[in-house]
Amino acid sequence: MLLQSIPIKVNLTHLKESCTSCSLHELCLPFGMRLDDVELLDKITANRKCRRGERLYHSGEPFQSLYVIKSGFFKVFDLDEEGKEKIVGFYMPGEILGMEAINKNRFHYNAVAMEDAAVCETPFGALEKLSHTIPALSHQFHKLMSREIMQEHEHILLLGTMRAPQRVAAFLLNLSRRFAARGYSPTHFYLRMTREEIGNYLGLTLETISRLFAKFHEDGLISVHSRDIEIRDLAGLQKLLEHPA
Amino acid sequence: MLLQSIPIKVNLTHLKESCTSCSLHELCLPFGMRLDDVELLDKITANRKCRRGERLYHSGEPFQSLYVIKSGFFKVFDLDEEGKEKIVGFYMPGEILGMEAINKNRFHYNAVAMEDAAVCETPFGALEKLSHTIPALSHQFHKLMSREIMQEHEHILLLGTMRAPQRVAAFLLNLSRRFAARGYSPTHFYLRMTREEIGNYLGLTLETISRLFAKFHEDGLISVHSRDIEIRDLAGLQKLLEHPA
DNA sequence: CGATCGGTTGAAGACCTTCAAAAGCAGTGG
DNA sequence: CCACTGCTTTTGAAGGTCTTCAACCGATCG
Repeated sequence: MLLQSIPIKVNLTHLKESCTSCSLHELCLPFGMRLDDVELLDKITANRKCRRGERLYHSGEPFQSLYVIKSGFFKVFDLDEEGKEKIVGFYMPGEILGMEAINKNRFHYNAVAMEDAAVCETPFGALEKLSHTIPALSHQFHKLMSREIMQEHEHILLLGTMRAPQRVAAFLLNLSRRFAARGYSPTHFYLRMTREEIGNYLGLTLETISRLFAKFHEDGLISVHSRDIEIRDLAGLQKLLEHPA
Repeated sequence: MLLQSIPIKVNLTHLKESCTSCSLHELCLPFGMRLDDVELLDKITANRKCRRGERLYHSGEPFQSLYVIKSGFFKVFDLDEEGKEKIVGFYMPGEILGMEAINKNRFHYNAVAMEDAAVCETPFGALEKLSHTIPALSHQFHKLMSREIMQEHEHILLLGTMRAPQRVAAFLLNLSRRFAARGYSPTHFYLRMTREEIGNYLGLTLETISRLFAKFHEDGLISVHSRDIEIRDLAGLQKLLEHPA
């Protein structure tokens, strides 16, 4: 019953807009740039759509462009010898895909859209060239790469030091914070990923995720109906992180 | 007995050398730059020494400079509310410290020298300015940030998907590869960190590390004498990663 | 309408942690 | 030089957390 109440805000009418009018402006590359410079950035970016399940790039593929997500969710994963997925991250609008590929000029992971999505494709060579003449662009790009490093450090800490309930709580709080930063409700959202994918990402099994969602529900921390999540006690979830109950 | 046979190569005579003659050239920022440009980079970097146990930077401290390690090992860690260390990484010569601080202009972690060390201190503002006129510098810097992101993705996969024996094997192989890239023996090295620090980093306890070192020793994969490690069967260790025995 | 996929729930057991004791080693000061 | 102290490491035994295995349910889809 709750599914209908949470529109998945893929605003396709905005897809042809320029960076200058993009709602993700503040999170993205143009942040801090002069308007005429933003137009230069606009010129080198192309729009691309991705259907649910479609691959944006493959592991091993030569690296040409970075992708900034305009709408939709992506998962980034590795495939082991046996073809099993190992998820390294979930990405949402305003976040950049492909930064780990700069080093070897080749993608090392796979990025797949978890729902119909739109991205800005920005050729990396052109971006670097442009950034030499626009200090604000260069600086913002460095900040975004730095943010990625920070976020991964946090996930390393999660995996390295937290027990299962803390991991799940941290995961929900992380989603909450990122939704909030994008103007969505921090307490009521729809999960784009399966229990298995969450478990994979958190170093747990799908059964553990299911059990902990049920327990959090019982404890009044959240309300779960399949993939619809409502956080009922944000402070309680946060407390869980500090005091490994 | 083996300790003496492994000189810890902290070549202090090189400390005052310029980037142009630095042995880490290939791993570091100047890679791919013209000689006269390297001299410009040289001008903005300062040398700094760190005694064993000394803090290079604190969490919360304003971010001014990146640090490139010339000699010595560093650990980077967070402190939780109770003051317990949570290690996010070990860094060795040629690697850059502080990149996660660019985003918020403030350090988020602590970096401590695990043995007497020397670093190049490079003011980030000056580095950005310089990189606008030296495309090779800009590009190499992007590659190094990208490498950091890649390495963290790998560690996330390690923590998220591997059992204890695989984690320890992967840790040893990772050190081996990084030592090799710096001209040291890939099969015989001295651990700068305690069992507790290794466990902390790998999401395990010090006892588990100790037990697995003993088991690997019994199985003929390695030879351990306190912190002196000799890898006796590199292929065997690698096989362990693929087939979670 | 059977098949498939995602999710829930229970029971058994593996893996790793926790607790504990003791030995090794390094540095310090008498 | 040796004893003392503190830190690191080893090793054993017990216990907990999470996984594995398995059965079942509901929704979706050709």
